Amino acid sequence: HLCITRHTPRPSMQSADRRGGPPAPPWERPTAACSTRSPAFTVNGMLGAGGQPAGLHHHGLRDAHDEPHHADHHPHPHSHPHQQPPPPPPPQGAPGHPGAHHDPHSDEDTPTSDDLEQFAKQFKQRRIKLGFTQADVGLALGTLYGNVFSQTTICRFEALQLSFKNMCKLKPLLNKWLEEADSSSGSPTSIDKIAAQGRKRKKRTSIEVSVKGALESHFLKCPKPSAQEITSLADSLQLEKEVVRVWFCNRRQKEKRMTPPGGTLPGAEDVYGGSRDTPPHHGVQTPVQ
DNA sequence: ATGCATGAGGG
DNA sequence: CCTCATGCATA
Repeated sequence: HLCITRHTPRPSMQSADRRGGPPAPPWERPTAACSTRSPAFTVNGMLGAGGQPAGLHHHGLRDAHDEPHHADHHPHPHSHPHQQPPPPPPPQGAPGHPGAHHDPHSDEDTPTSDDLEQFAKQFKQRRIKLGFTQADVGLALGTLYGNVFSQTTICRFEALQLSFKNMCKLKPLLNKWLEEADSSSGSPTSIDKIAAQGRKRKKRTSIEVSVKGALESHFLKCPKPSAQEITSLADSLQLEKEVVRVWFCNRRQKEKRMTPPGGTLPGAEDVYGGSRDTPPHHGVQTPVQ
């Protein structure tokens, strides 16, 4: 029945649609995940992603990230007060491909942070004008390609709350949806959900604000506590160790988003790799004002 | 819009 | 255990 309904409900803003009822297992495990394929050696980039990964997930490299000790200096007329994600990796290397190329507009090749920001904005605006909710888009992507995404992901994309790499990966997909959407080719494709596997999800533990503050403090001092530190910290805060561990993982991820939280104050470059690895990289930069 | 969680992939 | 991409459940 409904595949891509245009928002049946009122023209109001979005709302979380309730999974309506029937015995429809709400979870889907889109067996897809993939990311970069082909073992490229370049830093990262190649997000052509035209092909679809539906099917097996594979993924290629883990982070090979950034880390340019930004050597930026020049009086730059920045448009906005923004920040930087990792360095726009210029891949390009199609062997045997003559150039060709294209407008500096749509997608193709690695976009810059500004490109992404602009795209996200435009995307959101169009989406709303067309009367779609974030959830609608996520579902549509599934029918359009094969990857379904949740409202959460679309929301984070629009808010630039994903990692640079992740943003790049999603942009082409959303861009395509945009084209489809306004060209209104209403041929809804069928979606099939692969049902899920039942796994019990742990109830979300709510951490008290005061406790969160304590965690934040520790994070500033040491973003990567050892297992033992986590254990004792958990003990002192009366939280499960796992909860604390996950909290740190999530906190670190936040730092890597395009729109970082708080802000790394100047002068306080993070000093990761306290005792263990010495990651030659990590890119968090400019403090937010 | 977000907080905590799961899982694949890699050590 | 970590990182990353994602998302259920909530706020």
